[in-house]
Amino acid sequence: MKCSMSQEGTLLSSGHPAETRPPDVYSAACPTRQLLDRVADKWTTLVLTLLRDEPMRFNALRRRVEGVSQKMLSQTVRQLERDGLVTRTVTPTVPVSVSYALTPLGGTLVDALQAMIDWAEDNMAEVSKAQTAYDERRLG
Amino acid sequence: MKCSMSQEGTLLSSGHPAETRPPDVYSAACPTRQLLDRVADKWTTLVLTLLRDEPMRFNALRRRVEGVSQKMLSQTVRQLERDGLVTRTVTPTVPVSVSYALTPLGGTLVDALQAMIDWAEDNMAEVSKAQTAYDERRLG
DNA sequence: CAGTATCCAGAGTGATACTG
DNA sequence: CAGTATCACTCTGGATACTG
Repeated sequence: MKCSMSQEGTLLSSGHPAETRPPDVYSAACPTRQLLDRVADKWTTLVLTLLRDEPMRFNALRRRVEGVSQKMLSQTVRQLERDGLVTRTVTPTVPVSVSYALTPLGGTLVDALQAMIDWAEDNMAEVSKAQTAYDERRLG
Repeated sequence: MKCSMSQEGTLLSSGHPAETRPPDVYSAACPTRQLLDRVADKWTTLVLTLLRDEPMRFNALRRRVEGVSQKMLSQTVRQLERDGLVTRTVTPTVPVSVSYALTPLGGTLVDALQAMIDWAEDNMAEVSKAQTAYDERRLG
């Protein structure tokens, strides 16, 4: 995929006026990059992978995603709904209940994200070892 | 590595009981979650995928990753080196030159990240459509 | 060239209180 | 239950200047 824009120039430092480069993911204004920023969000990843298994209600998500605030979860699910990645279903029970579920589009994204999580689970130990080695080299 | 998937009973919002129970990815204190946070970082993703193709020098990366500041790039590559994902090679030329390259461990991570980028490139259009539809539903 | 140090504006986030 | 609104605060991250 190719983005066809040139850079905005507004956010660049003074010394380098806009240069013409093949525009791709690494360009700031590319929509793909914007999407990547969103997708790489911490809560987004966790919420989406939770919903892979089953639809969940708001407070169920909140309990499961430890450390998320009401505000951030609310923000996250609204964003996901806007992006067409999850559906929001309101059931008019006595206290209203709201359920969130993956859309097919969201499902395809979860697969990519899961690869990332799997990597983290598989390689955490090795990374920790590298960190320790690095720190000892610096301090010792 | 897999953190235990036990459901946490006590969810104190303010505390950081890092050493009590082994939680899963969705728990705040799990090392896997910490790693995921790092990996999901914006610049990390871009730098790592750039290095997949070839080793690059500092300013080459800087030019390529549009919008990154010197400070953030410096921070990012140092972190990546500490995590054992990239190597930092100093060549004592006249002005010193520093080259960064992926380690084998870093290479395995890039594959997972690339899946995420591919998804973004493939589905950007559909997401944009969903966003527009959502916004029109709200305003119209 | 490849950084480090400093300053500081503002986005992101949590706590709290309130609503349907 | 499922949010929204408001405020206070942290902490990222950009701009700038300096160093080896």
